[in-house]
Amino acid sequence: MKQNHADEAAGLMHAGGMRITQSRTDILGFLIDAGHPLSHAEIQKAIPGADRVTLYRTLARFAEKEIIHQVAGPDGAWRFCAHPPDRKGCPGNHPHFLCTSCGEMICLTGQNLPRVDVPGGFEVKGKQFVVYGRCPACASES
Amino acid sequence: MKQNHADEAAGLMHAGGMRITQSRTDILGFLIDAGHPLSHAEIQKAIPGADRVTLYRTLARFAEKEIIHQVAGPDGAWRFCAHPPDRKGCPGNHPHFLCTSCGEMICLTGQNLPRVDVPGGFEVKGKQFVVYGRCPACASES
DNA sequence: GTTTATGCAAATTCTTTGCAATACT
DNA sequence: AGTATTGCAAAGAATTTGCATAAAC
Repeated sequence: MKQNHADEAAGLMHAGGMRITQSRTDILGFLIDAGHPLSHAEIQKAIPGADRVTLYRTLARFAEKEIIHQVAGPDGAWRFCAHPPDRKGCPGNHPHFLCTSCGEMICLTGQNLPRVDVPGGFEVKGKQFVVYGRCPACASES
Repeated sequence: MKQNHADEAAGLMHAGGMRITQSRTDILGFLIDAGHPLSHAEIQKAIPGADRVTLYRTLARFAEKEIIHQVAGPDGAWRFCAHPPDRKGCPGNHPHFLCTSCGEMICLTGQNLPRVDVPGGFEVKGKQFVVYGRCPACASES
């Protein structure tokens, strides 16, 4: 991972009032590096050293501190997305695309989520919009 | 369940080229009856006679035949929604609301999903828009 | 009568919990 | 030094598979 990403990771963890450890730096740095939402399995595969349990706990803790956000894909699997200051509100403010073939998810930045009208009495806390299909790489394969 | 829903269920199964059995009629009839997406757990609780495994297989088969559709909520759990002819394209054509307190999901019919611009080369097959928060019943409780 | 679906048992996989050892501040 | 985090083991859920029995066509 790039050094600035490790630094950025450390800064975010510090701001969240959590200890800066090796695994956390690895995981968060990797997520920032990737720049798009990744599943638990993808992260685990990419960071062989990380213990499965630690990864569960670390991701939950990051999410709790709102250092990362999670998006549930139409495939039922969570994706975790680092949330650096310059992309504030990542999952809540733009749609995502999930490739049902390779499983990769990308952020469709540059467009906002539309307003949704809910019946009276409903309290809206957030929204997720996931578009799915095939990414260019997978579409050109078949 | 209402008789007409059992009949409608039978018709859908027949059209899908699958055998009309008791459990299938119970499950599909119940989903049509409910009129909104339900999780595996909710269906199981509502139909005590149904075997867990049969339910998994039945839902998968219905989904395969596109008799029902599934929506993944921001809570990571699938909801299954019957898809009667008069509500064609159910999950793909309107947003859903998930109450993060009681877990109930409802269809926000009457509004369409917006177009999403995807970069060139992406093939869009469908989309899911889930809004979450609290339903009126849960919001008034706290 | 032939084929498909069910229901039980058991195997997998996914996720969470407990706790002693370790690392951070 | 004191406290939060890790890593392992093991518990608990969720999901899938195999196969003999039963039900549909």
